[in-house]
Amino acid sequence: MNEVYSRLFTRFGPQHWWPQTDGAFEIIVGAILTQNTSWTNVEKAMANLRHADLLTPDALNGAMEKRLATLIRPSGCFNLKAKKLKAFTRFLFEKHHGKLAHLFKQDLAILRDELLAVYGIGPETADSIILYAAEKPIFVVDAYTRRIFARLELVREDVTYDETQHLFMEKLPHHTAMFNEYHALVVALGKDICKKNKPRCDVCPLIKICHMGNNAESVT
DNA sequence: GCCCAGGTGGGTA
DNA sequence: TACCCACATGGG
Repeated sequence: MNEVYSRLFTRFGPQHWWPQTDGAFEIIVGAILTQNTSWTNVEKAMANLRHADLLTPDALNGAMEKRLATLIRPSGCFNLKAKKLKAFTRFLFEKHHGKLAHLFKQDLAILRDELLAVYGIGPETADSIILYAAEKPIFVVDAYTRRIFARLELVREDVTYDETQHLFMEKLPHHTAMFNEYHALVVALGKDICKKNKPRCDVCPLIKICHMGNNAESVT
Protein backbone atom coordinates (compact mmCIF):
# COMPACT_ATOMS: atom_id res chain seq x y z
CA MET A 1 0.00 0.00 0.00
CA ASN A 2 2.90 2.34 0.81
CA GLU A 3 4.65 1.32 -2.37
CA VAL A 4 1.59 2.06 -4.49
CA TYR A 5 1.27 5.48 -2.85
CA SER A 6 4.88 6.39 -3.63
CA ARG A 7 4.52 5.39 -7.25
CA LEU A 8 1.23 7.22 -7.66
CA PHE A 9 2.71 10.37 -6.14
CA THR A 10 5.73 10.17 -8.44
CA ARG A 11 3.49 9.58 -11.45
CA PHE A 12 0.80 12.23 -10.82
CA GLY A 13 2.23 14.64 -8.23
CA PRO A 14 0.22 16.44 -5.53
CA GLN A 15 -3.47 16.74 -6.39
CA HIS A 16 -4.49 19.69 -4.13
CA TRP A 17 -7.98 18.45 -3.33
CA TRP A 18 -9.96 20.68 -1.02
CA PRO A 19 -7.31 23.38 -0.62
CA GLN A 20 -7.21 24.88 2.86
CA THR A 21 -8.48 28.18 1.50
CA ASP A 22 -11.91 26.55 1.36
CA GLY A 23 -13.74 26.64 4.68
CA ALA A 24 -14.91 23.43 6.33
CA PHE A 25 -18.54 24.21 5.57
CA GLU A 26 -17.81 24.72 1.87
CA ILE A 27 -16.06 21.37 1.82
CA ILE A 28 -19.12 19.66 3.29
CA VAL A 29 -21.45 21.31 0.77
CA GLY A 30 -19.06 20.27 -2.01
CA ALA A 31 -18.89 16.70 -0.72
CA ILE A 32 -22.67 16.39 -0.92
CA LEU A 33 -22.98 18.13 -4.29
CA THR A 34 -20.28 15.98 -5.89
CA GLN A 35 -22.17 12.71 -5.32
CA ASN A 36 -22.26 10.95 -8.70
CA THR A 37 -21.40 14.23 -10.40
CA SER A 38 -18.31 15.66 -12.09
CA TRP A 39 -16.42 18.32 -10.19
CA THR A 40 -16.80 20.97 -12.91
CA ASN A 41 -20.58 20.85 -12.47
CA VAL A 42 -20.19 21.12 -8.70
CA GLU A 43 -18.04 24.25 -9.09
CA LYS A 44 -20.84 26.00 -10.97
CA ALA A 45 -23.35 25.14 -8.25
CA MET A 46 -20.90 26.28 -5.54
CA ALA A 47 -20.36 29.58 -7.37
CA ASN A 48 -24.13 30.16 -7.37
CA LEU A 49 -24.35 29.45 -3.65
CA ARG A 50 -21.39 31.72 -2.92
CA HIS A 51 -22.88 34.52 -4.99
CA ALA A 52 -26.12 34.17 -3.02
CA ASP A 53 -24.13 34.28 0.27
CA LEU A 54 -25.44 30.87 1.24
CA LEU A 55 -22.17 29.14 2.08
CA THR A 56 -22.55 29.39 5.85
CA PRO A 57 -24.54 27.07 8.13
CA ASP A 58 -26.88 29.90 9.19
CA ALA A 59 -27.63 31.12 5.69
CA LEU A 60 -28.13 27.64 4.25
CA ASN A 61 -30.29 26.57 7.16
CA GLY A 62 -32.50 29.60 6.65
CA ALA A 63 -32.81 29.25 2.87
CA MET A 64 -35.85 27.70 1.21
CA GLU A 65 -35.25 24.23 -0.19
CA LYS A 66 -36.81 25.26 -3.49
CA ARG A 67 -34.39 28.19 -3.84
CA LEU A 68 -31.42 25.95 -3.03
CA ALA A 69 -32.53 23.50 -5.69
CA THR A 70 -32.60 26.26 -8.30
CA LEU A 71 -29.12 27.48 -7.36
CA ILE A 72 -27.51 24.05 -7.38
CA ARG A 73 -29.20 22.93 -10.61
CA PRO A 74 -25.89 22.55 -12.52
CA SER A 75 -24.72 19.83 -10.14
CA GLY A 76 -27.55 17.48 -11.18
CA CYS A 77 -30.02 15.64 -8.91
CA PHE A 78 -30.72 19.14 -7.57
CA ASN A 79 -33.99 18.45 -5.76
CA LEU A 80 -32.42 15.51 -3.97
CA LYS A 81 -29.26 17.41 -3.10
CA ALA A 82 -31.18 20.45 -1.84
CA LYS A 83 -32.97 18.08 0.52
CA LYS A 84 -29.65 16.59 1.60
CA LEU A 85 -28.09 19.99 2.29
CA LYS A 86 -31.08 20.97 4.40
CA ALA A 87 -30.90 17.65 6.23
CA PHE A 88 -27.28 18.35 7.14
CA THR A 89 -27.85 21.88 8.44
CA ARG A 90 -30.91 20.69 10.37
CA PHE A 91 -28.75 18.04 12.03
CA LEU A 92 -25.99 20.59 12.71
CA PHE A 93 -28.38 22.98 14.45
CA GLU A 94 -30.36 20.34 16.32
CA LYS A 95 -27.33 18.53 17.72
CA HIS A 96 -24.44 20.99 17.60
CA HIS A 97 -25.85 24.52 17.87
CA GLY A 98 -25.00 25.08 14.21
CA LYS A 99 -21.28 24.94 15.05
CA LEU A 100 -18.94 22.72 13.04
CA ALA A 101 -16.28 23.03 15.75
CA HIS A 102 -18.74 21.45 18.18
CA LEU A 103 -19.44 18.61 15.74
CA PHE A 104 -15.77 18.02 14.92
CA LYS A 105 -14.44 17.96 18.46
CA GLN A 106 -15.99 14.54 18.99
CA ASP A 107 -14.18 11.25 18.78
CA LEU A 108 -13.68 10.10 15.17
CA ALA A 109 -15.89 7.00 15.53
CA ILE A 110 -18.76 8.96 17.10
CA LEU A 111 -18.44 11.67 14.46
CA ARG A 112 -18.65 9.06 11.69
CA ASP A 113 -21.72 7.39 13.18
CA GLU A 114 -23.49 10.74 13.54
CA LEU A 115 -22.73 11.73 9.95
CA LEU A 116 -23.90 8.36 8.62
CA ALA A 117 -27.22 8.84 10.39
CA VAL A 118 -27.88 12.06 8.44
CA TYR A 119 -30.07 11.70 5.34
CA GLY A 120 -27.94 11.82 2.19
CA ILE A 121 -24.63 11.08 3.85
CA GLY A 122 -23.26 7.63 3.04
CA PRO A 123 -19.82 6.20 3.87
CA GLU A 124 -17.84 8.01 1.18
CA THR A 125 -19.38 11.41 1.89
CA ALA A 126 -19.01 10.91 5.66
CA ASP A 127 -15.36 9.98 5.30
CA SER A 128 -14.69 12.87 2.90
CA ILE A 129 -16.14 15.25 5.48
CA ILE A 130 -14.05 13.71 8.27
CA LEU A 131 -10.83 13.79 6.26
CA TYR A 132 -11.12 17.02 4.28
CA ALA A 133 -13.28 19.22 6.54
CA ALA A 134 -12.60 17.91 10.06
CA GLU A 135 -9.01 17.03 9.08
CA LYS A 136 -9.03 13.78 11.00
CA PRO A 137 -7.15 10.76 9.62
CA ILE A 138 -9.53 8.40 7.82
CA PHE A 139 -9.09 6.65 4.47
CA VAL A 140 -11.72 7.55 1.85
CA VAL A 141 -12.70 4.64 -0.39
CA ASP A 142 -14.44 5.04 -3.72
CA ALA A 143 -15.33 2.86 -6.71
CA TYR A 144 -11.90 3.42 -8.28
CA THR A 145 -10.12 2.33 -5.10
CA ARG A 146 -11.83 -1.05 -5.02
CA ARG A 147 -11.54 -1.74 -8.75
CA ILE A 148 -7.92 -0.71 -9.02
CA PHE A 149 -6.73 -2.52 -5.91
CA ALA A 150 -8.75 -5.61 -6.77
CA ARG A 151 -6.99 -5.59 -10.14
CA LEU A 152 -3.66 -5.32 -8.37
CA GLU A 153 -4.84 -8.30 -6.30
CA LEU A 154 -4.46 -6.37 -3.08
CA VAL A 155 -8.16 -6.75 -2.25
CA ARG A 156 -10.88 -9.22 -3.33
CA GLU A 157 -13.19 -8.31 -6.23
CA ASP A 158 -16.26 -8.28 -3.98
CA VAL A 159 -14.65 -6.39 -1.10
CA THR A 160 -16.96 -4.03 0.82
CA TYR A 161 -16.39 -0.37 1.58
CA ASP A 162 -15.58 -0.94 5.25
CA GLU A 163 -13.29 -3.89 4.54
CA THR A 164 -11.29 -1.85 2.05
CA GLN A 165 -11.01 1.03 4.45
CA HIS A 166 -9.95 -1.22 7.30
CA LEU A 167 -7.26 -2.81 5.15
CA PHE A 168 -5.73 0.52 4.14
CA MET A 169 -5.87 1.92 7.65
CA GLU A 170 -4.26 -1.18 9.04
CA LYS A 171 -1.29 -0.94 6.71
CA LEU A 172 -0.73 2.80 6.45
CA PRO A 173 0.33 5.39 9.02
CA HIS A 174 -2.68 7.48 10.12
CA HIS A 175 -1.60 10.80 8.62
CA THR A 176 -4.35 13.16 7.49
CA ALA A 177 -2.25 14.78 4.75
CA MET A 178 -1.23 11.42 3.34
CA PHE A 179 -4.79 9.98 3.34
CA ASN A 180 -5.86 13.21 1.66
CA GLU A 181 -3.34 12.79 -1.19
CA TYR A 182 -3.83 9.04 -1.48
CA HIS A 183 -7.54 9.24 -2.21
CA ALA A 184 -7.03 12.03 -4.74
CA LEU A 185 -4.23 10.11 -6.45
CA VAL A 186 -6.38 6.98 -6.79
CA VAL A 187 -9.04 9.07 -8.50
CA ALA A 188 -6.37 10.60 -10.76
CA LEU A 189 -5.22 7.12 -11.79
CA GLY A 190 -8.79 5.94 -12.35
CA LYS A 191 -9.53 8.89 -14.63
CA ASP A 192 -6.24 8.44 -16.47
CA ILE A 193 -7.00 4.80 -17.24
CA CYS A 194 -10.52 5.69 -18.40
CA LYS A 195 -9.14 8.28 -20.78
CA LYS A 196 -6.64 5.92 -22.38
CA ASN A 197 -9.28 3.30 -23.15
CA LYS A 198 -12.08 5.66 -24.06
CA PRO A 199 -12.42 4.94 -27.80
CA ARG A 200 -13.02 1.22 -27.48
CA CYS A 201 -14.94 0.86 -24.28
CA ASP A 202 -18.65 0.10 -23.95
CA VAL A 203 -18.98 -0.26 -20.22
CA CYS A 204 -16.91 2.50 -18.67
CA PRO A 205 -15.22 2.48 -16.27
CA LEU A 206 -15.52 -1.16 -15.20
CA ILE A 207 -14.18 -2.78 -18.36
CA LYS A 208 -11.52 -0.16 -18.83
CA ILE A 209 -10.03 -0.89 -15.50
CA CYS A 210 -10.51 -4.62 -15.92
CA HIS A 211 -8.62 -4.33 -19.17
CA MET A 212 -5.74 -2.37 -17.76
CA GLY A 213 -3.99 -5.62 -16.86
CA ASN A 214 -0.23 -5.39 -16.96
CA ASN A 215 -0.31 -1.74 -17.94
CA ALA A 216 -1.68 -0.95 -14.51
CA GLU A 217 1.36 -2.50 -12.92
CA SER A 218 3.63 -0.21 -14.89
CA VAL A 219 1.54 2.86 -14.18
CA THR A 220 1.39 2.28 -10.47
C1' DG B 1 -27.09 10.26 -29.08
C1' DC B 2 -24.66 7.78 -25.42
C1' DC B 3 -21.94 7.28 -21.30
C1' DC B 4 -20.15 8.90 -17.21
C1' DA B 5 -19.18 11.75 -12.97
C1' DG B 6 -15.03 12.66 -6.26
C1' DG B 7 -23.08 8.17 -4.36
C1' DT B 8 -27.17 7.47 -1.68
C1' DG B 9 -31.71 5.89 -0.47
C1' DG B 10 -35.68 3.26 -1.40
C1' DG B 11 -38.07 -0.71 -3.22
C1' DT B 12 -38.50 -5.62 -4.32
C1' DA B 13 -37.68 -10.68 -3.88
C1' DT C 1 -28.64 -10.04 1.55
C1' DA C 2 -28.52 -8.85 -3.25
C1' DC C 3 -29.93 -6.50 -6.93
C1' DC C 4 -32.43 -2.80 -9.40
C1' DC C 5 -33.81 1.96 -9.97
C1' DA C 6 -34.41 7.17 -9.46
C1' DC C 7 -32.14 11.24 -9.00
C1' DA C 8 -30.64 14.99 -13.38
C1' DT C 9 -27.04 18.25 -15.31
C1' DG C 10 -23.06 19.06 -18.38
C1' DG C 11 -18.77 17.42 -20.72
C1' DG C 12 -16.31 14.14 -23.72
